[in-house]
Amino acid sequence: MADAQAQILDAAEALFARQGFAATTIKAIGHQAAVNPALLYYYFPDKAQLYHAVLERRLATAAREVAQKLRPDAPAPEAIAQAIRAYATLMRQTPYLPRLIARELADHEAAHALPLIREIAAGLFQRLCEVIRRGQDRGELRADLAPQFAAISTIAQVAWFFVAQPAVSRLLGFDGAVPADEIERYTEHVIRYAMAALTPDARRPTRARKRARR
Amino acid sequence: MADAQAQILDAAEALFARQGFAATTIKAIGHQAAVNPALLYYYFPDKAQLYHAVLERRLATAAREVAQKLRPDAPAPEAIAQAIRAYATLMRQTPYLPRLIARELADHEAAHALPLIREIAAGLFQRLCEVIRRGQDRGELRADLAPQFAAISTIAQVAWFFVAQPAVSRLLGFDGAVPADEIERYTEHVIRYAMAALTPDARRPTRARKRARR
DNA sequence: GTCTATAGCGGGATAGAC
DNA sequence: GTCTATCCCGCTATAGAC
Repeated sequence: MADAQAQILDAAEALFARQGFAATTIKAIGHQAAVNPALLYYYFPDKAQLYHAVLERRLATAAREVAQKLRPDAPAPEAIAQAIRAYATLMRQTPYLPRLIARELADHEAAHALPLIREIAAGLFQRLCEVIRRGQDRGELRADLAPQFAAISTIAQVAWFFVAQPAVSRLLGFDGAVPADEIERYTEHVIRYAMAALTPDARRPTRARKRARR
Repeated sequence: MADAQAQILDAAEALFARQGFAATTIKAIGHQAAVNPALLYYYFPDKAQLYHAVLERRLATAAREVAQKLRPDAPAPEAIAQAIRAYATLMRQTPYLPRLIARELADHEAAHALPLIREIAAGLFQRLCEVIRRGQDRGELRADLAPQFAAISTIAQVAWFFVAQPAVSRLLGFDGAVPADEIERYTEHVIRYAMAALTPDARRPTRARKRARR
């Protein structure tokens, strides 16, 4: 058995992700962690800070992994494809992360969300926008899409899939969670879909293509 | 002043959407509705059924509006563009709907979600898949994308934008909500992005194109 | 239909034994 | 470090006056 603190964090993570902060009781966390509920107060000052600890444990490492793939100097299509893969892998390996993030966004009106989350979201987003903008300048990507919107469209496909996972799973005809190989297939689909949307089409000369021809 | 029942439903909708079911108290709803909290129990049997009433009031009409646009016999690109517009308009006019739906998906593990939600989600999704499948058969859409995945990618772009609205708004540089004209611009962007992803590319002959040439 | 008062329960958090 | 016992508060829901 791992040490109690880790047990508690794991249990809390699962419950906060599935039910939200308010609906999750200290007693339920203790039960799920197979630990005496009063013990939570030995490791954490109160429920709110336990929640923050849960988020921080995941986020710090997670953000770095995705950001690494977004190199503005690399060819944009490759960089974006790699980032999508990294993001999907992360979400698959950390199954509760998407819902934790989604709750943070929905519950706290963003203004009161953890500063850590705000920073990470803004950092990754700016970075992706930058990659897209450079790709457009080089003619690798269509120039008639607003970079911010293109970034949102691309992120949304992965983010929504994982956030709505329970429902998506049913819609795809599975009973419990979506099987790992299906997630991988979806990830590769997103890359194809996003690439088709983002790269210039021979039939539709874009400003970037004209620029590239000079 | 509208009748008390409507006041209560409006207040409950706003609070459930922003904070979730568990974090919303009867007293807060009464306060927000400018109504005595005990009065809620005159109109609704308990908190859970008030919540259901909130959802049902919105969902019944909402689903029909979007489904109407998804005519499998119409040209797929037009049908999809219309559906995206209808969906976005609906979400814009019913600002709390996206978060209510997202919470329903995240909280209830889909299996225990309101049957009404399950039906609507499944119905709309099947319908969109059907439109895509027919479009592929007619050569209007790329045939190398799985229809279910293509449907998820397309829906996700709009759904995520609205669910993550508070955060998205900040990322786009706005302070409060995203202004209406920016939402409209994003909607048109999604249509362009989705169309580029879904329609065949001259450089990349697809099975559907070959089929269409016969 | 609307309000006051309150019952009754379950939650977060603490004291203190071991 | 872990457990028992318990306090106190705020919540849902009801009884009953008006």
